[in-house]
Amino acid sequence: MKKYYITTAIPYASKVPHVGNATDAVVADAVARYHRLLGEDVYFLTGTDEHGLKIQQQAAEEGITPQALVNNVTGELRRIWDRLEISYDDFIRTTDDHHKKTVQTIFKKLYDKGDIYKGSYEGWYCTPDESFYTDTQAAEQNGKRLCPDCGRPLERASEEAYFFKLSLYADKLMKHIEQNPNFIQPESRKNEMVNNFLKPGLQDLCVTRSSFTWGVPVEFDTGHVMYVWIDALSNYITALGYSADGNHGDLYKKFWPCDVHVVGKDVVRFHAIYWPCMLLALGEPLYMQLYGHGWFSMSGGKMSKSLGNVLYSDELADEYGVDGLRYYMLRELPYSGDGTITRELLTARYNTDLANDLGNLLSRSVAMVEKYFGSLTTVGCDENMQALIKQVTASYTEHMDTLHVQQALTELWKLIDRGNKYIDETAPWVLAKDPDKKDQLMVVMGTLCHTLRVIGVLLLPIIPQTSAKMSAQLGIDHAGQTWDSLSKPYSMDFPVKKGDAMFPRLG
RNA sequence: CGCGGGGUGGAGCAGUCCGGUAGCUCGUUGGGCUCAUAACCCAAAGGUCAGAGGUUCAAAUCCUCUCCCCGCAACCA
Repeated sequence: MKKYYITTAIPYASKVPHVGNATDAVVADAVARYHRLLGEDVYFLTGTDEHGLKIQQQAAEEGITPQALVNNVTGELRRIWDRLEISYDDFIRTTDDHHKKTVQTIFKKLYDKGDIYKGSYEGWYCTPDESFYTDTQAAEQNGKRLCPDCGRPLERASEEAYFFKLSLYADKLMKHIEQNPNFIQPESRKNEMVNNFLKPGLQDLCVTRSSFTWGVPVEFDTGHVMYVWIDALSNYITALGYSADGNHGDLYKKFWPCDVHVVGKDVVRFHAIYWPCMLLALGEPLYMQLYGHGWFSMSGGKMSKSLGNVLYSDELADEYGVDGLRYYMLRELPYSGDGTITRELLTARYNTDLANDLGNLLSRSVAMVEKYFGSLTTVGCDENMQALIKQVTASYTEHMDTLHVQQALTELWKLIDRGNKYIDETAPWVLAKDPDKKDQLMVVMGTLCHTLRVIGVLLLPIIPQTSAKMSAQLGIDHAGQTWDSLSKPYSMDFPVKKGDAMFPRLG
């Protein structure tokens, strides 16, 4: 059986995520469900990044331990992910014992190999905040360097730290990127990485800190904890049971290398450069593909707390349903580039695509089957519709295979539109008045039921709850809605039954 | 000269690589239907494709320049 390993980036557990933070998870979930639908052996990993200065500071502010803080935030995040039907197989936390232990062995291995060395890190230091800032972060204003956080003056300072020799692997990585055009997607992101970072040359990466304590300790040098890079990025292999001594767990043997890392554009650099260099240093195969998706912004600009335009998944799921929200995100996020999310647009998509097109097609079809036949045994399907189903399924597959979920949905909706038009063309209510045309009417109804059943299968990765509701109304056993079933004709398992509107129109 | 993306009917987008009647969704207007969630179907109006110059028989599409918007810019989770 073909394996498929997919991951999301692990969000930083310092505060409750907004809807934009769920983009990774929703996109990756749709892709994971799609591959499961194809019958592949899928492993879908997500989790949280729980170390670092910010969490330590945040916890201090709230008067709780860092562990208590991340327990709260991760608990909340997981509840939201579950509500959004994110079908992860494992949820890793960087505070998991197993993860911490493995990360320490990874660090040690790289140190012993000489890829990590001790040096000193220099930057602008804010004494009260105990944090370092870079030249660009602490930009000069009126000849002074001020702390971007608290506004107090900064001092030039240095601390001992460990560095990872990124430069050792730059050429190899560059070659790999050239030889594997799909390694970093979309292409604009790849260009950004190559032009901005790889071509100018890589500096060694500072991988530890001694100015805070909330992190995985460096075993052999107390006083140093690992900075985010090695700790967070290695989650993709520690979760599978990677072992620095080569005695990997079964999951690792089976699923690594990763088929696709789904991440936001903000962390592409870390995944496109640091992470492959780490893998090269460890002597492990590189992941197959990195997909850096865009962000959802509000009509005005990007979501930010200070602008007060932040949208939360819970609110939106209350208003539009989980499937309404999932559908919107998957339908509106372009493959490359950013999307926009506002209540106006959500309402428009919901009403047009889900209520008018999909919901209404099911509703009118099922109503007619009930009204004209009570139950439907004989089944036929219009040839033209059959041909369109084939065509749409093919392009849907092509787009889903390449993570173009938006395009896959555009294709799928062609089938839904065609269904509505088909009803108009065949005018079943006219056929129903003529007893001689009963057979013809039955073919029309059969065509509609079959088409809807196919739509239900293709919607499984996108809006799973809706797909199940469709099965119930169409009188078919939902468990039978498999990829293989696409080639089979519609047949009823129990009576067709009109239910409540799946997507009641919003005002 | 830092890098990348973008400027196409009222709104949001596709088309630009490989030049040849400017396409989609929403909205607007008119018509049809009555199975359905005032939903569905048909038709129409509406764009000199940011601006200027060039190449060409022909440019949204290629070349040059200008203007405007956005993201990123190395230790920021």
